Amino acid sequence: MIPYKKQAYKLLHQGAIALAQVEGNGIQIDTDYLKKCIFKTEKKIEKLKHKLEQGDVAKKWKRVYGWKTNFNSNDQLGKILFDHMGIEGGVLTKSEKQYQTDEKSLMAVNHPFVKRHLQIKKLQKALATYLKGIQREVVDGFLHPFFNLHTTTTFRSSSDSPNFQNIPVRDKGMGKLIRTAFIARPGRQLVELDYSQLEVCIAACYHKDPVMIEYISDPEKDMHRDMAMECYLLSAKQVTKDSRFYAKNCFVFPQFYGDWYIDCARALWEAITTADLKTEKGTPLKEHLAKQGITELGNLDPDEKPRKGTFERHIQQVEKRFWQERFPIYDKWKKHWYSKYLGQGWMLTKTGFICQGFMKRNEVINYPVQGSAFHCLLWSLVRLVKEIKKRKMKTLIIGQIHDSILADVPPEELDDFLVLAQDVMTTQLVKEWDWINVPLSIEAEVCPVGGSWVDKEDVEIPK
DNA sequence: AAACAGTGCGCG
DNA sequence: AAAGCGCGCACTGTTT
Repeated sequence: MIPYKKQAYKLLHQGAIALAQVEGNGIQIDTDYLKKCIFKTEKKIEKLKHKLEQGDVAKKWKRVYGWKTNFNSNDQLGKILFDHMGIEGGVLTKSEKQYQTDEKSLMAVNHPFVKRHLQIKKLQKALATYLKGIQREVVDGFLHPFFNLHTTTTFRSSSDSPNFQNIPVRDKGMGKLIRTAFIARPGRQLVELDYSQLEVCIAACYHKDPVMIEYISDPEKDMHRDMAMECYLLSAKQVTKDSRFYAKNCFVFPQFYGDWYIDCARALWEAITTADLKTEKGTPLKEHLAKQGITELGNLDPDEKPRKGTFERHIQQVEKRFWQERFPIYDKWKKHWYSKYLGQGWMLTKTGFICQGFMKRNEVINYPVQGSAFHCLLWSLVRLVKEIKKRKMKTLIIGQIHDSILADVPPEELDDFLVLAQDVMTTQLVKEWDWINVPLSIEAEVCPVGGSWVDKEDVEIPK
């Protein structure tokens, strides 16, 4: 992909300058905490490793591998579990060179040794990639991650040394361990501004599906709740926060990215057990589905027509209705956009970039959306950096994560900054780019003075 | 010693 | 016919 329109070139040029300033500003790190945390985590890992090595499985492992024994080796782990211990259900990786030993596969093994092994692996990830990775890059108490505009195929950004765009947050324990190290400058506070469902909005700018635009524009409507109702056969009242969450992440988003019913059905079905999904009155969803004639998952065999009464068949029908009845215009756009690419071998994004070369169908559908969504953030960041300078504010932009901005703000500037950011990111941006045909909105999170990045809390943006 | 492929895992 | 997109980083094990 190369910048094509003059506007596209200009955006990257100004973006590079603004991001260089962001890099220069840097993020303050609580180096004392970091040091102590590394020490503690190392001790914890040592203890767990010691316990692990006492057990029978470890002894067997040492007998088999002798001096080559390496408890970090996934290849060895797989062979010990599935070949030497005879545990059933080992699955080979795509290249068939070793067994799959990712967290999900191993959870299915359900063995105390494996549980401890996973726990150690998680802590080692936290220690090696994050705690030590951050410490290695700190200079005079500040971290200066790079933000690149020249590395990705979609013309999103990337970040490295360290990567600021994948700091743990979903796992609460891990999030706390790492994010406690990220602090604001003395007497100031961290502020994070996120676009709400930016990629969904930008996709709508391409396909212009009126039903989707309605979902985005009407705060009363809720796409993920509606799909939870369909996937799990619930009434609006019966949908819980959890069932909505899994409908969103196992069906809606995967469908937007080009997934298909087989994998969606598997994920939705597994979620019922692993997340203990129930109706609002507490009926387990498997029981609830059984009452409506769905008693099993099905074989999930692509070459086989799904049988009646299987969840697989149900989701196949949900998928069909999703594209043919709920979002037919979106569906048509996908087909048209792809066939246009097949005809000419390239495509032009809303932000003026050309994507060219060999691309798979799902890539053709996704690249323009992903790129343009990030360009909304980049344009806003450029404008914000300029406005802050013009107004002689002390606020500093210190990072960016695809659809969000992190700033280090003095409390006396907080309200002004929130108002300014909202104006730039929603009103000014939409004014600048007339192809944006849906309202954009942002959410703000603020950390207390003296707190750290873990302590962020939602705040209302003043009018 | 350096480079490479493969696997896994963190984020949007 | 294919079957979810984009990244960076650590680590194993092999090849150069």
